[in-house]
Amino acid sequence: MWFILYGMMLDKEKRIQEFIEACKGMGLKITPQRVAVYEVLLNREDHPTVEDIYNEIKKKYPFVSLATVYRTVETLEELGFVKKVAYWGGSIRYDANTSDHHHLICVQCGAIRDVEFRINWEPPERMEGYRVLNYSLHIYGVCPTCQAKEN
Amino acid sequence: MWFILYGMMLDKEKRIQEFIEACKGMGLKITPQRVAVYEVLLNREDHPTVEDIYNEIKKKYPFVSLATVYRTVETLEELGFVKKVAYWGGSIRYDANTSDHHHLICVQCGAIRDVEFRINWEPPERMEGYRVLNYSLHIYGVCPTCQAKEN
DNA sequence: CAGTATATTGAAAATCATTAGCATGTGGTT
DNA sequence: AACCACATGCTAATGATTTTCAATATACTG
Repeated sequence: MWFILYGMMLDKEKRIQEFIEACKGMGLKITPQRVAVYEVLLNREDHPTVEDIYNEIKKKYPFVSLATVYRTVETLEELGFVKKVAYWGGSIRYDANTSDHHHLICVQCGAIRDVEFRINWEPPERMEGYRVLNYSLHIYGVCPTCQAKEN
Repeated sequence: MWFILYGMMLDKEKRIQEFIEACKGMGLKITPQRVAVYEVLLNREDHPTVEDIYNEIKKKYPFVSLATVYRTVETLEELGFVKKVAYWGGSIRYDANTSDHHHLICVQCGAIRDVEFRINWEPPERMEGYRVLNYSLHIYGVCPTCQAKEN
């Protein structure tokens, strides 16, 4: 197992380096706040809200403010390091997994998980006049935790 | 063309009747507000927010209040006459098209259109412990209007 | 390595979307 | 027509996000 964990660690380090490079490229300053936000997102498998990120960051870096987390997450999205995940209601959720994947969404509690599988469909370049960029399959259902509560 | 328009009109009338029946069945009262909200949703091809619905209703029925539109839209969703549409940020959007279809979403302005086509994929009953209910393909791109602004 | 310009931050206030509380009004039933 | 429970309108409350602005820290320059 050690090589997997080691590989993941390297991968995260690499991504943080890429983020730092991207900031430099855009003339953005490298601040501990920016790095901390991206670090938290890279270490989470779920899809935290800004509030979630803020709460986790405060443990390690109590100096970071909520407004900064909002701003940083926005920056990360513009640079393509995280994606917003669609969900009706509640807060926006963020995902540092920018590879192609789909989402499993709990209609009760809003929990969102990534699922990796391929569908046999490729988006056309254009559709109804839209210039197509990407797509994602949203699968709605009831998560195990909420199923357990159903009684 | 007359027969298509006439058919659509009948269809909308029929849906309103179905809604009225459904309300009776659930012991809900038939109020002009409830009917007005569903009427607006049936007449729109786009995916209005609650605010949008409210503004349109006020023209014809100035007595309706915003809180009631929120409540009614919730009722319509519970009875299965409209669906919420996922979108990151801004307001929740509603869709009176409850048939299987997918969504084309503009990443610039948030405009959402229905697109009807089939993908060669059927959801499994269960997935990662979730009890699967339904799914929808979200295709992100830039709408014609926003493309026109790009210069 | 200090000095400086400027982007970034924290804190609080402002804004926007949505929900809740409560007094009043109305649909549907007798 | 009268009654009663549910629905509505208004307003205040809540929650999420954005903005403002003074204070601060980064990265550049000499």
